[in-house]
Amino acid sequence: MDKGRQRTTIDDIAREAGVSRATVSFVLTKNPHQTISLATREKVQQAARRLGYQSFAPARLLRTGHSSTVLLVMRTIHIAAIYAYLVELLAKALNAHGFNLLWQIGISPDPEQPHPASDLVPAVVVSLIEEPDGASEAFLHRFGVPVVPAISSAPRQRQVGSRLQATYLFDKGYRHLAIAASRQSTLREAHLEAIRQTCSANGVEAPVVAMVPESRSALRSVLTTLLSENPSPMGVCAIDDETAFAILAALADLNVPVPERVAVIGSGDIPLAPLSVPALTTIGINDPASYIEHLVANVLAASRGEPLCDLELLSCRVVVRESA
Amino acid sequence: MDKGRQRTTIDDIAREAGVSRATVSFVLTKNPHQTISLATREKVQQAARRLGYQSFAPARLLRTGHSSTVLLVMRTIHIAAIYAYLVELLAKALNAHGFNLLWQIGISPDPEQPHPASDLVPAVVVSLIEEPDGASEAFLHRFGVPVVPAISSAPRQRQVGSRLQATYLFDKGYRHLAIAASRQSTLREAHLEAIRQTCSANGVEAPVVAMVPESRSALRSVLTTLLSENPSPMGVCAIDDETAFAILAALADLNVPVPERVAVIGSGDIPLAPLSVPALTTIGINDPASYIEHLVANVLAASRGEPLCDLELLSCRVVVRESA
DNA sequence: CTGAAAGCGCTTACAG
DNA sequence: CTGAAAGCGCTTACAG
Repeated sequence: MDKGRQRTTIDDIAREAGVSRATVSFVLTKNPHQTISLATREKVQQAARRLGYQSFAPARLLRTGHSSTVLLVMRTIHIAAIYAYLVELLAKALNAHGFNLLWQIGISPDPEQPHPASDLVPAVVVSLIEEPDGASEAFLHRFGVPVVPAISSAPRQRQVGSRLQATYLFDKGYRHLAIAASRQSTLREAHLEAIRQTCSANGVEAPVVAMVPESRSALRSVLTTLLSENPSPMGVCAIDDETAFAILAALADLNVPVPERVAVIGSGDIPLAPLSVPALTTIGINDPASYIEHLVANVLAASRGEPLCDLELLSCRVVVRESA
Repeated sequence: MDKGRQRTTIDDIAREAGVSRATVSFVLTKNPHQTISLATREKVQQAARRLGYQSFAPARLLRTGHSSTVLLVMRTIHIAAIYAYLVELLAKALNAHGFNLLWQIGISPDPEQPHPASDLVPAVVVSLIEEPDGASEAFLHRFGVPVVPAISSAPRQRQVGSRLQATYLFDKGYRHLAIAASRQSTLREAHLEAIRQTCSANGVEAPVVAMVPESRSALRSVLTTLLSENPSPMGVCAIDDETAFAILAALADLNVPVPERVAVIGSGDIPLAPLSVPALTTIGINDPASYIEHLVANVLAASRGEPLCDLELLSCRVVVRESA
């Protein structure tokens, strides 16, 4: 507020309240060994309020070494769309435990560069990086604080959903599966692998793999070819809901009956999922609350230097709508 | 990395390199009054690297008072979806100027509560709060650092896009407009107002207002009624792309020809916009790069205590696809 | 060209 | 029940 960069310090309060610096600190930190008289406490608190005192974080952190910040790190903001709901839950839950959640988006791959977020000393770093590699690991550990993964080994996690997609389609009677992924999906391999395995485990022919191009018209061509080569009803396992949307849009353009001729199942259950044409059947998280509970438990453990529990694989379920 | 919470300090390096603490600091801060011999510098830098030294932020901040963190504050993560692209640009641009962008999601309305993010001393706070009120202003100012708004007075900004929607539909020949908003949209009033004004300025009857319910089937009923009451071609101005998606989905369910019978125009140009059925015509930002440039200039000014320039209204344009 | 010293604002044993 | 003092790790005038 003050332009004149004049920070209100604990000394100002001490002077104002007519007590020593130490007494002020004792009162304000609500130290449990509270041996300060009520009258003094009130005096101090009033002075603090009057002067609009906020303790200066760097000084406090330097002295105590205790941070109450949890930093959530992800590669790009786009991942947030999927986890948005979970992140809000996480932030609330951590708040209840006295921690505050901050985000960092994008990681600097260059270990020689000054570390971004270097002004921050988090208590714990939570990693929402889907496919950790050496560089990202190094980045995370440069904070010098415990790192908690938010998604259990991502490829394995990915495969839980992929398998669910395939088995759902089998149950619905589809014997010909296609896999749809866009070029950018980092988890493509895990997805392909899981669907392939599920096919072979069910004695079904190997799935065809369709690359989804950026443009809707290009996608129409891809699908036209795919359909002409595969005359029976097909089930498409899209790597994410966005890809599923693209496919549904192109199928609508081509007047292909969904799900009769082609069934499409997505993954993620994004907020828009009920609004595709037809409404998207997709994979959603089964029990967000319990997932967050586990994650928070791990963050708290890490903040105390205790060992982490294995983050369980998120349990998933098929959210049945109309596209499959 | 080290479990044994033993922080490597500047003293360790001094000892390792056989010089004084001050010399180490001079070398490491790359002080421009560099009067240290090359040999000494190398010795120090090697020692620092060998010991994996990272300066301890609280100590540095306490001493210098200079933070290089910019904190972006928003109410909910959902807003991020719209601005995702801009936020990534902002983060990159700030990095180029030596600042690091961190996010805080959700604001604590209670001024008596300990301030969240209180471990952080940002240089500047950037506010992505669409409709600031007293509580949010107070929250932002409790950091005690300059606050830069990221969106120029939101209602006015909102109206730029709304007017564009209406005039585009007029140009296309639609004389009957409807306004579609969901209950949660905080900027509804500004949207309604802008469309109404544009209608009256164009000598067109007042727009009808349609509340978009959560459920797709409920929306079908709303639209059925709306269409039976308005037999001529209608243009629908949706408050955001999500709402536009809902309307397009319901219209598809009802087999209503779009845009012949009903044209729909969204706002936001979200990544999925090209994938609605039919592809969504919507309002997009005209020149993100120049917007970010202005915003960054303001952040830099604020960090130096200089006055801010008025953030210009984002210039918008109609992204023409097929729904209108 | 390098080192000894002060001090940023806070907390917390330790005396009194 | 309260105060004087040390010290967290760093930077930067200031001597030498």
